[in-house]
Amino acid sequence: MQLKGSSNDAYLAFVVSGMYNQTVNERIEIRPRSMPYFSTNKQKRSKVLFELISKEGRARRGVFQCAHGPVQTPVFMNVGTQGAIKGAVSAQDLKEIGCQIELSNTYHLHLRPGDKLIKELGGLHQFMHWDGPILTDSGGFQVFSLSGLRKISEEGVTFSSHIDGRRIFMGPEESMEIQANLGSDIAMAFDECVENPAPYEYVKASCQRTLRWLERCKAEHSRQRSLSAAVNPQQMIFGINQGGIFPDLRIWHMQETAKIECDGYAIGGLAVGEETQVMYDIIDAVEAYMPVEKPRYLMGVGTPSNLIECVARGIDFFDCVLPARNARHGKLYTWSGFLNIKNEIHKRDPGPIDPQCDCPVCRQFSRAYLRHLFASGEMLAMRLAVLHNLYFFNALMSQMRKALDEGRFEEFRAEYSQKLAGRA
RNA sequence: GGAGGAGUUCCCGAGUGGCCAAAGGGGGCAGACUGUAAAUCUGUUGUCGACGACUUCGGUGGUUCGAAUCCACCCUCCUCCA
Repeated sequence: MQLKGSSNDAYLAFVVSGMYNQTVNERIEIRPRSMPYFSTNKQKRSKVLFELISKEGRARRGVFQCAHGPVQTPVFMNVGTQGAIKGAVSAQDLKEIGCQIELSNTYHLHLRPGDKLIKELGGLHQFMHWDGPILTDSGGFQVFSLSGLRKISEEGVTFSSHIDGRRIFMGPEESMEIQANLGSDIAMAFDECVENPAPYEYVKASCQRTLRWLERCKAEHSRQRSLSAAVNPQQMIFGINQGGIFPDLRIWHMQETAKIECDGYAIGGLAVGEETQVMYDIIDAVEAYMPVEKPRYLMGVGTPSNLIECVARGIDFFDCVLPARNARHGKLYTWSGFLNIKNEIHKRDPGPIDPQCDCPVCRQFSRAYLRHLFASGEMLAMRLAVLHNLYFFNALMSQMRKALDEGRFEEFRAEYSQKLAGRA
């Protein structure tokens, strides 16, 4: 197991070796509920949850304790919406590509196979055979992405299922109950991810409603956690900041959200159409109002240079479908930019995707072979491409953590922020 | 040897006198994608000194103001009969 700059991720190697030693018959929770990772004592717990190890400028290096293990931050969460990373990547593969924490989706898993079924089968960890931390998104993004299929009210959102058209209702309570059934380590509050641009008055009213929803989420979250049948009694909850591209709304909403005690706080509703600089400006505005002692999660972001720029702005958690989706479409990331492996230029190239990459794909396969697999429509093409891209994103974060540990993050940022935005 | 059918741009295949550089599909080439309704979507695919010009629909010649489309001959392929 080789992780670029993995000296600070020794625990990963440990987890991976444990994973390899597992046999099919041992398909059980690796960390039983009876052996919590941290103390359940409430006071003690709130202190140890997020440890800020160091800072460089606004960039933060930390460790976040989840029920299924620690997460070294800043971190990129690998997205497996329906309990699987698209592109035929299993939880076992995630270990090999350096994934620390996986993200799945409330709305999608509720629709299929159903959260109650997953609870019946022992929770999402057991279901997908992933023993590391899981964050579940609340369905708030689907309020945005399925805009043609839903109706919002104070109570919640009525969706027309994108699968069969049947009407389903999801409000704060429903979302929290589903996430409790899934048993994720981190549950996200149910919010409305507002499109950009949207009228000021609409965004304001939406933010006020999202605040009311957060109160309801908190209440239901506590209730679910205390149930004797709770899948994960240590599940945490993150609140979400909204406010479109209006700094004053963003700041006001962040201040109000921070008043509601959560285990972490997220910035949502960005990278949904606005200019990149606008996104950075919003983060600059909001960051100052985010509790220092809690992890910050920038939802749905982003490109490699976005990640570097946002770590520089004090963000700890990220997630994005981009590396996986782009991989499936042939766009691969390298330490000198990106390339489209389907392009003719790679037709007879015997070299790896990226000579600087230690991933299993770069160690074994040529660009020419990858291009051939894409041209032939082989599913191995997607699998290898996704493995590479996710490895790259995880390695990028690992490199940033290393740079932070060594006090040379700004140096790293100067070298790579622009470089990674360009073509290989 | 006789009878019938067919040859269209990289491939398959529409088109049977002007609105045809020629539908559609495939393939090729390129682009997009940011809490995943995405193995999706978009553009492009004769040449050039490019809002125009030139060359193209098996070949040659002809009819016509005008031909991928009509006529003659030739070439190639397919089917059936000897």
